[in-house]
Amino acid sequence: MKKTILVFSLLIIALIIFFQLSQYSMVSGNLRTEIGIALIAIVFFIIGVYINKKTLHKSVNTNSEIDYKKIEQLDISKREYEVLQKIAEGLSNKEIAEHLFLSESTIKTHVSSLLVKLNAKRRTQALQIAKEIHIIRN
Amino acid sequence: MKKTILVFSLLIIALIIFFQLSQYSMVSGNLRTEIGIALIAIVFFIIGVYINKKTLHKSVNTNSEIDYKKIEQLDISKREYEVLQKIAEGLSNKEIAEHLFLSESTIKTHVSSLLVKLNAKRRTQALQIAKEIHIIRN
DNA sequence: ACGCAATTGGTACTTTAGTATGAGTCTTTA
DNA sequence: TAAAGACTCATACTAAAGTACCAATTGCGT
Repeated sequence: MKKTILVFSLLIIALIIFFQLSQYSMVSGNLRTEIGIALIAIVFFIIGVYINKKTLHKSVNTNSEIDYKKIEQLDISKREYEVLQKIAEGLSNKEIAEHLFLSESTIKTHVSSLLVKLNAKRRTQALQIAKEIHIIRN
Repeated sequence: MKKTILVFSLLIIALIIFFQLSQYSMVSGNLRTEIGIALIAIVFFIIGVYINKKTLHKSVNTNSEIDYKKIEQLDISKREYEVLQKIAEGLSNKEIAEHLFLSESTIKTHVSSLLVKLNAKRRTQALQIAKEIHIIRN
């Protein structure tokens, strides 16, 4: 993407130079004006690309970005959320316990309360719901 | 690629128009020059936005599309894939059995072979792997 | 027609997951 | 400082999930 923009810019500049050269004979002294106009065009082009990247990133991320408000609303604590993320990675309770330096029973406690808060019956359903409400990344 | 060429052509046309405008406006006064510059700025801005939207769209779709070749490569059968999808919906084996009008033991058989083929130890891990290799939608 | 892979299903068993309950520690806040 | 909420952990269960084998049926291609 960056390469595309760069190449475009370079080509535009080349074109401008070409026009510049051809116009030397036709119109006498507007070189600076036209370079200015060209610069404006390039700048606005880049601005357009940049703005769109930002806004699209937002809308794209709306699907993959995390709705922290929802997490609060559901009263999910930090630890519970960490466990949820580990579940999403496909880890077992025992493995999660090892990752977080906790006992397996603690993980079970967290998982159980997660299931209640997410209104799920199983961890897989919890994942599906969590994705649906944008609490975890896809 | 075709889009790139199209956009490129548009850019060149826009450039030509803009030079044309600048040449005319040199003769006939400052007001039109400024309008011309503004138009050029807007046109290039729009082109920038357009290009970025197209390219980003592509990359987004790449992430959410299913790699059917991979499914074949992994030797995953139709039924197994159906079961995988149901797992992704967060259903239990019993629920999957009801959805597909099969017995729970059949589902277990399918799940087991899925786990082997996906090299997973648990259904949650199978989901994570399946997403990673673009076998199921996010 | 024969063989092969896919599909289905069962039994028996082990391993995870999940529930219920109780309890101790720690931090924050009224 | 006392109450509240978050975090931790344990025990004792029940319920799913997953494994290992075996076996019957079906469809498809040679």
